[in-house]
Amino acid sequence: MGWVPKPTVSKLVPKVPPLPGVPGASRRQQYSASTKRTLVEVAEDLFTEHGYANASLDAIVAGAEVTKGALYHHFSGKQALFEAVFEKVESSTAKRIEQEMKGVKDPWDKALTGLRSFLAAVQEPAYRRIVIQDGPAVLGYERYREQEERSAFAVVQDIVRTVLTSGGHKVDDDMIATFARIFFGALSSAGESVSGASDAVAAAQRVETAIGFILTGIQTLTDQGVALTGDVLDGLRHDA
Amino acid sequence: MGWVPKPTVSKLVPKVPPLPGVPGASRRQQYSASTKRTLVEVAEDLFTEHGYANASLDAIVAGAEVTKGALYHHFSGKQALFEAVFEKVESSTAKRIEQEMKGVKDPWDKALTGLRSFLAAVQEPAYRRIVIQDGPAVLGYERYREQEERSAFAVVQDIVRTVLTSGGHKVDDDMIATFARIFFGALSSAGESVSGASDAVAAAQRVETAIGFILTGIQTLTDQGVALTGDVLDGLRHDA
DNA sequence: CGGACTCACATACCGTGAGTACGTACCCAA
DNA sequence: TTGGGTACGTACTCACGGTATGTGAGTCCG
Repeated sequence: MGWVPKPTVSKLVPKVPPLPGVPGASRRQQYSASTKRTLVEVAEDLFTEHGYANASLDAIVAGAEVTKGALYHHFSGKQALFEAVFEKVESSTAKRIEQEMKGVKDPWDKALTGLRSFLAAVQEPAYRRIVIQDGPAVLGYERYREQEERSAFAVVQDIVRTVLTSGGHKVDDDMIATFARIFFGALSSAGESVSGASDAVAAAQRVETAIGFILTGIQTLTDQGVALTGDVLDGLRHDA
Repeated sequence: MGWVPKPTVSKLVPKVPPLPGVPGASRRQQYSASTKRTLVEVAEDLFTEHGYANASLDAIVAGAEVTKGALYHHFSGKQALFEAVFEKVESSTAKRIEQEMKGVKDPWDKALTGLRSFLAAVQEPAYRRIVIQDGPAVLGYERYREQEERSAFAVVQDIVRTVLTSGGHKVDDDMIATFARIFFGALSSAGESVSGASDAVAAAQRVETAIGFILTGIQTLTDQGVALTGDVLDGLRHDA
């Protein structure tokens, strides 16, 4: 219908100067990057609080004080926005875990340190909700996996590699990847069990004990020179 | 507004007699139960194929040859329908796993049998998509957990208990639950890694080896009389 | 056996929210 | 100065979950 365009108030001038941005970028580019960051930050909050499905784009753009036009200028859709949030949360978490493991040298000790960091991270609402809970369902397991592959999972895989080869064994990469995936799943579940518990501290203690028990078992085997082959299954039978 | 009711064709008479249902129920109750079953079955297919979010109620009721009125008569909403599907898939899976573990006596051997059954189950599209992928996001972790608690997870917990106490140790229930949760997460991830692999058989082999390795380590420790306490962590340091 | 009542749906409608088409203001380069 | 492109804003569509209400067959009771 005949629609008379109303003069739009200039929203291009943010209330706050957009953080000392990249110096090589023009003013417009800095403003643009600023609104994009804001969008992602607001989305992170709302996705965390209400979950992906119950966080509406209207609420997000309102929180960022822009409109859907801006959102769809920067992202192809809701899922793409989620992906950006996902990547931010995951990479920052992985970076922090790596940081905390920096100084530790002994591989087993390093594993324990990493475990504690991961347990702490997995209790944060953002990581819990966005990465663990909604991540697989929203991105699909395929994309979810390739995102993980180069962040939190990479850390776990690295630890697993050093631990498994610490006995001087040769372990092929597929096997390490499998082991890492198993451990990653175990850690995620462990994190859930901790954050869902009434007494988080005691729960975390139990998790550390359990994982420690498993690690000790592995360590004992590698010390004994037991190799990671199909043969290990034979040793399990008829001796209980 | 003034609306003239059109005569509705009787949909109460299904094309097929509703399977020799419960004899003690009236004809009406049997028909009703039949459409409810149909609804759940169709929903299971569509949820599996397109995922929860992309499976519309319109498509489901069309597939079941009813209308939304029928759906909302039997279920309070889409989520409740999903919950029914979830419960069906999960309980039937758990039942089958238990069945396959029936004959085995040796606890370690039993664990391996259960592992193989679980790996098979977790590769089925319905279980994968509905229980593993969409389950946590749709139901929320709380409900998801209490649903699991009395089916697939219960099986894992039972195995874990017999394995951990096979050395004659006393292990308190919280610890067993923690261990079981860790293992359940490990197995879920393992299943994903199998079903996502290009060579599923080889991947399953690797998973069995890895889990077997872990189990062997645990077995070795329990044989040595190592208890599940926080002390195990001390043994990990400075001996690599 | 027949009328009242209830159950198991069908129909039409609404609100919400993701996505889109299009217009416009502002910045920057030439 | 001006043309063009970028960075949005505005108004809209459409799909989908959910609801209000109607209706006729089944059931029960006298």
